[in-house]
Amino acid sequence: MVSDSGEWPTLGGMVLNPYAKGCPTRRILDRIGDRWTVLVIGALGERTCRFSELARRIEGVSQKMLTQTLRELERDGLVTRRAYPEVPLRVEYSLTEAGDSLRGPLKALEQWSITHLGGIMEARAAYNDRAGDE
Amino acid sequence: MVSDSGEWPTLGGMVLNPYAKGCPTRRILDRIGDRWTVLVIGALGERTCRFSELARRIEGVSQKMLTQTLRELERDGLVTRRAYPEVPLRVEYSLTEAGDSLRGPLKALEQWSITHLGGIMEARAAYNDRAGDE
DNA sequence: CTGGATCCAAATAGATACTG
DNA sequence: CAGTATCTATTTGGATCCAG
Repeated sequence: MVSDSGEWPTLGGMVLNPYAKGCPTRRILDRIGDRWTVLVIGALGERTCRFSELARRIEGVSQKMLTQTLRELERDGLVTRRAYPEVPLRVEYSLTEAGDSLRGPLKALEQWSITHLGGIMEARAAYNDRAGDE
Repeated sequence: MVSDSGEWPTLGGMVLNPYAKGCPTRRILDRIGDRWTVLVIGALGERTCRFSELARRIEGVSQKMLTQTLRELERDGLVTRRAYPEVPLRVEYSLTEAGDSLRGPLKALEQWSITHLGGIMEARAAYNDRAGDE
């Protein structure tokens, strides 16, 4: 692909070539690529969670980032937000069908990371050694 | 997982729990998640490319970002750099075996994006409409 | 408890100029 | 051609304070 001229999938006449500048698939990939989305999807994949539970489970996420990530996922139809007007307030998040369908690909990526982590760390060490030489 | 207490894969005694703060798999995922890595891997997956060819094919990437992405991939052992001391200089990049093994998972993600793009764009429109209401 | 709003520090990306 | 170096604009993220 890339420049195999014109064999890209289309959506309503629009060509979806990720290598092209304004392509919507790029924005999707960008979104997936942020630090927290993957972890939120992973956590919600196990079960519905309320806000504070997510914050606890995903170590290091700030309230701001968690809120922001959840809003974006909600906006994209990957996560459902349900608020219970109790006191104190309770809000539960869960994956939509589309959100759930993303788990497989993400899991594959996570699996890849785990499998190749050792090799990557060795490669880095070797690279740094070489840099030290010259 | 997440907090299913202790069923994470390990590497040399180190527990690989992506939800934990300092976990190496997080850094790997972070790297993969940047804007250009996915596109560079995709482009090199087709065939070996020289620098300028990559720059042309990946629309919108600056020279700086392309260089930086390639260095990181090289450092991690996912891409091989081969320089031919000609004039003008020629440098060719290709995927290593590890780099090639990443194509599958990334392709799955790209496929997911294409499949769900329509739904996501509808969800966004609906979300914005709702925001307009209240 | 769940988040919105704000301020500020830090990381990141683009543009530009220059080199082997 | 294939970068490096530098400067700046933009984005991002964390901390904090406040409110339903």
